[in-house]
Amino acid sequence: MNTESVESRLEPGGESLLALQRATHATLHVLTTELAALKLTPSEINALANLADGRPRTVSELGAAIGSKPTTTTGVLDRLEKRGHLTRALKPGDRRSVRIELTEQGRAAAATVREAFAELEARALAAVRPEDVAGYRAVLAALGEAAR
Amino acid sequence: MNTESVESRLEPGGESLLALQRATHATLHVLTTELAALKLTPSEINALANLADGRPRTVSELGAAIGSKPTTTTGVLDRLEKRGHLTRALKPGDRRSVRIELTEQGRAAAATVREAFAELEARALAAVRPEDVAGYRAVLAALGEAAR
DNA sequence: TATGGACTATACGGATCCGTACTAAAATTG
DNA sequence: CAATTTTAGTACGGATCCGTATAGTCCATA
Repeated sequence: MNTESVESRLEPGGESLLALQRATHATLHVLTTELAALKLTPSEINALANLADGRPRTVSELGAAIGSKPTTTTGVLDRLEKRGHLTRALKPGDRRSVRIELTEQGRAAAATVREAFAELEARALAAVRPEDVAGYRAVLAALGEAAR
Repeated sequence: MNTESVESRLEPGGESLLALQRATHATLHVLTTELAALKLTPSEINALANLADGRPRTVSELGAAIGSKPTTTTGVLDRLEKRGHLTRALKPGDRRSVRIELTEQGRAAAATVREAFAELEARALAAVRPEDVAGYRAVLAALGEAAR
């Protein structure tokens, strides 16, 4: 309640979120063109980046990580599986779940993706102070917390 | 060259970008469901949020702001125009450009969107320190700078 | 061990996104 | 001022995204 006090004349409101959207689109676009040789869509890049650590995951886990609905995640996995980047298998303990694991080829692609991520990130973070990065992480965590 | 030195055991690399993606999806999803009554897609919400200040813009300007390609932006504007949220007119000085302006109804919808943005933002930022927010903005600016 | 409820993933279809190709208008060049 | 180049926006088609509906599996309860 009391909206007016929130929107002071200094702060139009929502600017932080608008900046968030812009930065996401800009970085994802750059990575897509930078990784054009791999012929991956932004979602696929995102999926590989998350799987890069080699730990197997279920569809739900990956979907939550890349911020896609289960139906979307299935489609992304379909394409990555068809290209030989990963395998799907029933999870031993729970036959409802599917265990997603990178193939050798998938690990190579994921490593390339991960390197591009790290490179862009390093290039950007070199220009700011460590305490700014800490603040950045704190705000992202708070946004994630507030969005539920 | 020399991949090993980049991926130190402490920092997997790219974590900041992965967190960025997650936060963007999470917040946009929450706003979409919160504004379900307006029947708007994420892109349309983003467009209205950017136009909310009432300042007319061209298609390119808006596209850059919401991080969409020109062809995508045209489609978004088609839908918003059809619903009476905005008008398209030739720009006086440059007849290649199109001047986009919110209608009365569009301004009302944009105000609602903007309020939802501000509310979510305020809820999240209340949990962090002001200097964290400053760092957040600094990092986003640096990411935008590095992505070009 | 049945039965009902919750959870995991997918098939399907409609809406959205964007690359290619195009038209029109402005800016530049000679 | 004509020819060329650059820029703004759009039409079209294919790929992607995701809501609804569905099949299979686990779990709790009696």
